[in-house]
Amino acid sequence: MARRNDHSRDEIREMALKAAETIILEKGKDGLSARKIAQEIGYTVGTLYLIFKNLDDLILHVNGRTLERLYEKLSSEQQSSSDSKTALLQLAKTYINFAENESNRWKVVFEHRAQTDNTTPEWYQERVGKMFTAVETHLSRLAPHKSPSEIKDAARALWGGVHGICMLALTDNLDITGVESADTLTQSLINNYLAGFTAG
Amino acid sequence: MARRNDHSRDEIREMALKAAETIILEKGKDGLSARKIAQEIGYTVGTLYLIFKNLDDLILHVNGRTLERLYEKLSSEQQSSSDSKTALLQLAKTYINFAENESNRWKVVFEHRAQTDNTTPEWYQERVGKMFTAVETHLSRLAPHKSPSEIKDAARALWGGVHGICMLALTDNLDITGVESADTLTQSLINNYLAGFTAG
DNA sequence: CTAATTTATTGAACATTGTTCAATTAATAA
DNA sequence: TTATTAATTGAACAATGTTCAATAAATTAG
Repeated sequence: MARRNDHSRDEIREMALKAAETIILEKGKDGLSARKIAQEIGYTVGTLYLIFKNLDDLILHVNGRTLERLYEKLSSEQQSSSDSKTALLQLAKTYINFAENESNRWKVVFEHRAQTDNTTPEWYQERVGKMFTAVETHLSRLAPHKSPSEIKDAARALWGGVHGICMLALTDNLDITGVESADTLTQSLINNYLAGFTAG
Repeated sequence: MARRNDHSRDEIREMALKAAETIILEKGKDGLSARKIAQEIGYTVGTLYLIFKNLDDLILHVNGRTLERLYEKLSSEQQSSSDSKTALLQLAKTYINFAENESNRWKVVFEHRAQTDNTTPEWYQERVGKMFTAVETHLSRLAPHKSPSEIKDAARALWGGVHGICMLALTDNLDITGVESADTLTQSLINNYLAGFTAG
């Protein structure tokens, strides 16, 4: 039983998020419960509700951290290497690799329903937006003549596509065997898309 | 209170699935519960468990019907019209239109976790596979020189892409305003992809 | 037509869930 | 040492999925 002032609010917060991340990774969203998190960190349910509005709020923060972690991976890719096309292909591999390694965590990002007030907080939307920045960078290098809004749209079309293949593969909805198929298919998607995009 | 033999097993089954579909459409997956379905059809929870293994099983059948309904829509598209490229663009519009109209039902198809034994039944996998047939038909017309396995992969790459954009739009993860953006983005994805695919 | 048998349907019971908040207990101030 | 403050608890509530002995309606036998 934790004693008063054993941990600061922020420490408890961090412990709770870490515990939740572990549970989700191992058992998926259905394995998660407020009481399990509490038990894991040596506090009781009540304490969690002093720090998070509710369990949805807690999960939203877990998801925010998942996005952040993927962003780190994507943006730390060495830009130096060769051409932008290769870089984009590599970004997709990193993306898929991340989604596979942390598949339960990644799925929760999309399983989690919107808040009751139906608005995602601004800090979360920002992290979503950041997911496309690396893609935009390379696309604008490949097609310097395109306008910023064309680049923005293209990044969302292409990366939405990569995401779709990845998710279908994770959820076993591709009607195809093997997980490496996601890699092959995204490479094909990117190659063909770029052919049209850079020509147009 | 329903009396014995008021309805056959199949009738109760159909009533339960219809009720579940309505609840999901209106309130989403979280609004669904065994007791609500039972109350809606005038039976009690116990009866549902005589017909379905459990609630997951029931939802799996709802999802199967959702896939079937989309398949009907996609395959009834008049093939006669113009070229295959136009047909593919139209297929995407139908797909997105369906996903938006029945967004809660469509989301459940992907929110729903795999069974505990982790295997999706064969009848379900079949319906998943059918989602790609119309796409394959048009792709093979556009690129007659490609092998069947190339066509199969291309259909999954392209349609996975369409799906990704669609889902990101539905779940508000595109960092872009307006739902019509899904339409614009998929059209761009298809046009550019085909440019590369038919050339390569 | 009644009694015995079968079986469709019930609903109470159980464990578990999210969430709240008066009660408690430890730290701090007086 | 006592009084005050506030961090933490955990019992309580409503709702969930699931089970299965009990019930009651239909069917069959006598």
